[in-house]
Amino acid sequence: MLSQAEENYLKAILKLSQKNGKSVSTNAIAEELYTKASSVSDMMKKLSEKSLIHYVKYQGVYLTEKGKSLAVHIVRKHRLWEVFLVNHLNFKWDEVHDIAEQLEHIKSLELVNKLDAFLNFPSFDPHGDPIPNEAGEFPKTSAIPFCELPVKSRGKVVAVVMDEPSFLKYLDKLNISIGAQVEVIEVNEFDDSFDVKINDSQSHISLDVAKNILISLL
Amino acid sequence: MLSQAEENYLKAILKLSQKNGKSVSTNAIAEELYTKASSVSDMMKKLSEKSLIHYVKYQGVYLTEKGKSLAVHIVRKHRLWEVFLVNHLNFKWDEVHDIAEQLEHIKSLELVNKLDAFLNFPSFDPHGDPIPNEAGEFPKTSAIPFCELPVKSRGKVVAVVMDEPSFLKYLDKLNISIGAQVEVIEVNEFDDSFDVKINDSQSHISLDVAKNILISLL
DNA sequence: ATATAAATTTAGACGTGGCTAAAAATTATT
DNA sequence: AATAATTTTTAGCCACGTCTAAATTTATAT
Repeated sequence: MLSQAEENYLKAILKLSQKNGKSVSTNAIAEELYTKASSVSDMMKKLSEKSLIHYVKYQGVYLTEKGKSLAVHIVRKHRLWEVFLVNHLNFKWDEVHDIAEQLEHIKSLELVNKLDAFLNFPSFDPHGDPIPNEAGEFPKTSAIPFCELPVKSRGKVVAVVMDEPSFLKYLDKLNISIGAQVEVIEVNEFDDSFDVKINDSQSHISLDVAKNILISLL
Repeated sequence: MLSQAEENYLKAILKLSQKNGKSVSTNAIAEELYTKASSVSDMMKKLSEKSLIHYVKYQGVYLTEKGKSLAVHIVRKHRLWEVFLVNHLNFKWDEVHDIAEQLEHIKSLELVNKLDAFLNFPSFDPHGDPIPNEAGEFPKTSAIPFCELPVKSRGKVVAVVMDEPSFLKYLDKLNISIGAQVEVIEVNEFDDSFDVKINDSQSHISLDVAKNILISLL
């Protein structure tokens, strides 16, 4: 049985290895978990002994099949609970992260699968992030960052990359939500900002914002 | 912020003081939590420093107002989650205890109250146990143990006292559920058992079972 | 009332998961 | 290739929550 700390480390390693390359550095994990590199080193030994990661001193780590499967299952739980919180308990999409961080550690396979069924086997969470199924498979999506959407082509918002509440609230203000129709009207080279259309009304977003919104072409 | 261990101690003290007298002994707590008296002593010091219990060495403990309020809130969470698990996720009443033991430690006032609203502010959990409201007040009920139901008077099952899965499954076998109509036909003095009617069909239960079923007179 | 039994507390230990400071290995720089 | 800078690990410490064994207090019985 894994402790919450161990689970959080696995999740962090999965997240970092999905973003960057396969091998994850001690420092990167420490930063992700707001802890110290020395603490990470200690934990790497333990996870390695449990065959959840491959660990070579000074060379970074990556998940074993077993470790990856466990990490994916934690992500699954996190995202399913987020769907529950937003769709059934009327939380806003910027309010659910911390609660889901707690709920993801509840241990009961039965519970996860019954929750999944109750929610109608959703494929994406309220932020558009893919929810792995019971077998650990992610739904596949073809999405590009908003900032790479060609001028004049239309797209649909399918996901956001960050889930910081402040960013999500800002998107609310801009009327940008999952499913919104968007189009780039013009790129402003001098400050890397975009003139855009959100659901037919004109707006303006910065590169930083555009980078964190995923679009599917229409 | 309380740890899960601290919360479990508060809950145990509340439970024991509701059952027996006000002051709860170290040994009783140890037994309730399947731990050792020495561990309890250590924890009593800590809870006492936090003003959650009144503690005089060798004299037992009882909850302060603050401690009681926290303990009641944990019970509230536990029972609300049980309602969710049974009514919405289709768990059986004998399957929910261990999961609710985990869920009761999720920290978010907002979550509890939204869950409460989602469930329509239930007054009793699937075992018939009263659910305190947000203010910590329990719904009042007048129920008596089945074994004290006078012969020939009819009653309705409103709660069970134990929630061990084996006991609950046995009740399922006997067709005894919350709301069932019951009547004592005859008391068998020699083995303290009862000939009873459950929803109009005749049955037979032991004193041990009868003690753990609460009845409201019709 | 005093000896014995039972309950409770203290002392000292352990595992987990965190920290700081120092040492060691790796990577970058000149 | 040698030195400097960075990254990572080790060593030693701390708080939490648990335990066993020993000491202490309270309750019980003769």
